[in-house]
Amino acid sequence: MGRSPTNTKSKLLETANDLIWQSSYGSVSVDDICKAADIKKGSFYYYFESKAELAVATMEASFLSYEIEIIDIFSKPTSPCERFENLADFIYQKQKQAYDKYGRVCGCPFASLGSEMAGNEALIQKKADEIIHRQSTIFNTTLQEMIDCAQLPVDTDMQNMGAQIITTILGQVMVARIQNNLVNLKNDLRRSLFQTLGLQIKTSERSHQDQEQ
Amino acid sequence: MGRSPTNTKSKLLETANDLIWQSSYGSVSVDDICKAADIKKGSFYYYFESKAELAVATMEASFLSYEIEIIDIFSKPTSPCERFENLADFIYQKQKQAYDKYGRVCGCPFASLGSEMAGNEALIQKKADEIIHRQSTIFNTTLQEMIDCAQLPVDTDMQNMGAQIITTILGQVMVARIQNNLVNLKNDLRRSLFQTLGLQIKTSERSHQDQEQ
DNA sequence: TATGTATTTGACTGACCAGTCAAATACTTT
DNA sequence: AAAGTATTTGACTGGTCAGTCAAATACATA
Repeated sequence: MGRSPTNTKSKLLETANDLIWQSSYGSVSVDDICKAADIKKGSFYYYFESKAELAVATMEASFLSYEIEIIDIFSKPTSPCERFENLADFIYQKQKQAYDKYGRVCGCPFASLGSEMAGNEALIQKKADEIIHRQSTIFNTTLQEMIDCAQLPVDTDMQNMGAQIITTILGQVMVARIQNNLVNLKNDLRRSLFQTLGLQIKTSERSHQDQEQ
Repeated sequence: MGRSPTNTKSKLLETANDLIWQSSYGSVSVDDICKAADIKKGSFYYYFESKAELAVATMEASFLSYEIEIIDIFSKPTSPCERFENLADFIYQKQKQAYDKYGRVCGCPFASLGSEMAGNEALIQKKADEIIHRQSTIFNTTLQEMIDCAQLPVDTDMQNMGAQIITTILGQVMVARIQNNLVNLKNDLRRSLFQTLGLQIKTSERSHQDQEQ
């Protein structure tokens, strides 16, 4: 009995993600999202209790697909260093794709939204915090490998190291958004990650001055 | 002829800075600011052409006083390392004060606002970008000293190094805001800065695990 | 005290905001 | 085809938004 499920909800989630990522939570209205998704506002409130709840659901849905890709990188039979290199490249590519699609550097959707609404919407703040934590734990097994093969000191606080890696990435990505420029992200992210991990980098990769967007 | 200047404009700037720093640009209305400053909206638009223009003026005014303190730290006759240590402590203290005053971790007002509005208000994005740049140049003379005394390689790209220092700070401060927690900022900022500078840190200062807000 | 200007006020727009709801519709099952 | 439920719709609310403006007021000068 009843009707089959439709794609209305996921369409709202995707549209909201697109719009909020480009601009911000405060600059995008429920009407904007509905209009862009070609869905009436009554339907919106059939699926979501509030704008804030939609934002949280959007973060979760978006992170779920992002998480899969990160886990994939860190499950490959490559060396720990290569994994972090791949992570840096992956992040740059994601930003590049968004740049090509939206015409501007978009930054990290979770951190931007989390930072914006941390002071007003506890649920959004909590979700952003949770996502940071979930992402940092993905590194654990790889960090353990690095400890095992003496690339990291045995007394390394893995939880803290994971948090530092995330922090390094988020700093670079946020500054790229503010500057609307991907050059530094492209040139410095790998190096910053290695530095955070306390690893030496091949000298051939230390050039600072590539000129390209 | 005419009337003496009043403090209305600066009161609006301070109030706006307070409110936006705590929450966000989008969550604070012109009415909110006027109400908190006990100034009528007509007066607001006597001094500012728009809400966005106020935000830019707020950023400039706020950075001017912040800049003085940073320049002071980097003009003291201390060693380069001590200066960066003092910078880390200063940033933590600022966040602690804001925490005590507003009841939450507030983050970096320039970066939060810049990131929030980068996609919507070009003037705000431009001002945030400018502030990042101005702040990073403050480090130049100190970085040069470090090169001169061989604490940094002679081929160091100072502009890039300055940008990396800012990025490191902004990452940590933003994550502290999202987590609404100053512990990691307190424990890790010094170390992260030293790592960004490529310096070794005294082992006595490497403890990760202080437990205190 | 009179004049001129800088500043302040409050009442006002029209658009937009998040959120509501009863009714209409679509589809699945029997 | 009838019954029942999931979904969609559009019209609605009351409040808030950024921004406007003519009139009132304060003050410095002459």
